[in-house]
Amino acid sequence: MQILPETSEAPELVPVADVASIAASATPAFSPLYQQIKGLILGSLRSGEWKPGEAIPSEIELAARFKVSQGTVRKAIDELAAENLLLRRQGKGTFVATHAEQQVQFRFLKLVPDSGSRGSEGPAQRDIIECRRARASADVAKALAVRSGDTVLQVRRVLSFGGTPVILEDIWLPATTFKGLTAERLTSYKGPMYALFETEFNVRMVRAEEKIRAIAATDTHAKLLQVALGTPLLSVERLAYTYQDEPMELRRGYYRTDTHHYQNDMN
Amino acid sequence: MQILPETSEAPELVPVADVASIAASATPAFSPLYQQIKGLILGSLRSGEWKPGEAIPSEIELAARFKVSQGTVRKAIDELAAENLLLRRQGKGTFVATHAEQQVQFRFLKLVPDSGSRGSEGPAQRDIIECRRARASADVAKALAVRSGDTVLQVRRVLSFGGTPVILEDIWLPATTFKGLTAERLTSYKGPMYALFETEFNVRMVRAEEKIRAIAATDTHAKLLQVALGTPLLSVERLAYTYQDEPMELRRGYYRTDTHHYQNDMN
DNA sequence: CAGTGGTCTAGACCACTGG
DNA sequence: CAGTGGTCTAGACCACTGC
Repeated sequence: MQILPETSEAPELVPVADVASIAASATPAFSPLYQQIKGLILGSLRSGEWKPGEAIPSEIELAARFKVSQGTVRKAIDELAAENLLLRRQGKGTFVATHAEQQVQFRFLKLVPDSGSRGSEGPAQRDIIECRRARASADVAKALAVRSGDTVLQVRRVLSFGGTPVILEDIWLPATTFKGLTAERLTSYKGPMYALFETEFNVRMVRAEEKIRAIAATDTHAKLLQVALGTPLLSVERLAYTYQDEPMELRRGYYRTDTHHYQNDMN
Repeated sequence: MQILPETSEAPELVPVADVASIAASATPAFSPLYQQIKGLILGSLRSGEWKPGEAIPSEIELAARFKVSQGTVRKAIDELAAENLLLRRQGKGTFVATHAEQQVQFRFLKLVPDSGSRGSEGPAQRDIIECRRARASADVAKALAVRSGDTVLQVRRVLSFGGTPVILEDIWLPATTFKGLTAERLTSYKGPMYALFETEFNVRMVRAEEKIRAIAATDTHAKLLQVALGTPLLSVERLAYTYQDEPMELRRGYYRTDTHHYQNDMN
């Protein structure tokens, strides 16, 4: 036995694979040590032990805490960094990723101006049209994994660039998690909405799926986006997830694509 | 000095960073060994030393060839595998990725049926409308990095699912690289077009950028996709690159989104 | 069984950051 | 200068594949 370093919890890590377990099961479900470490780090992220923007303990500290080598911790962190959950900065440390950083600002907004990159047009003007409590319809409830009829917050906003409205968004959030969110708060907050979610509601969006279609502008679209009825628009339905594949936001966006386009880079 | 193993070229690999180089330049442009190894492997892929679908030498062999440790080769291969250029298979070896495999079949086609996953609708029917030689217009030439007026191959085809036309595509290819491509060859080939490019023209598509807009169907769109004039369609302009960021294909797709949608997953 | 990639370790040294 | 992440090595052992 050894003397335990500082905090003394370390739930018996074993490279799950011995004769017994292999004999017992057809699929031994072998899990490498670094995957278990990754799970433990994920747990700490999820529980809020380390908050977005903060530094996590150094590799050496984590290696001591989990009683594995630095290389094993390193591989776990490598994967979490590749998934954009952590951010490594040489010489400084490893940090919990946040939507408040300039670099990762538009990770989920793929609409860019046709000429020039983002920012060439100045910051977006954001107008909250409404923010109200409502009952989840069947499809909204299904997407958010809540019961049909449960209370949800519904936000409608318009984003404009250079004075021209380009994006209309309807956003649905589970009311229990986002209790206290108001139009005023949304309006006064400077910075990405997902950054506000992190600081005010302890919700970090980690992953998103988008389904894109072409539709014709309805009366509502036409009025709010200042286009003719029937104008083709991009319909972008986004489902955003927090840690643990938990759906936390449904967002239906309607994009004008006369001066902007949806940019998707595939590697 | 050591005795060289088998083939005896290994162009002096050095972890570029000594006192002299640091003193000489403000940006020493330090390049880790594994990055140099990665570059050498990339060179062999590009030159065709190992072809799509083939196995590359084992990590131990490569380590001997480059006179570095297995771990260093491993890190280089890891990155190439992450970029989908190589495919690791435990117990078997490391293989050059190919568009002919089932797993990576639809890496660049993000249109999926609204309900059910891909394949639930059976294979696509592919009709080549035309395949002809033409002069590159200004925008096509710019995209493909050829001179305006250079000869390009232009292909138009329609993809149908369950008898319904869903995708209309116009494709432009530099004629010099794709000499001999005909409508007959495209029609007779079973499998992804990019797989044909690999086997017949030694061109492997590695990366692609797509710009997506919503447009109204023109006469041509309406006729070929069997929709009403003015129907909103997804316009998908794809620029596909081979190794070394060389643009090799421009593709303008027009997607019906009444039964399908463009699916984009962001991690 | 040999050969492949995958994991884990321990240690040395380098590059970068900030006090 | 100390502390962080980043690179590189050498060696041991494990899991998977196919003969």
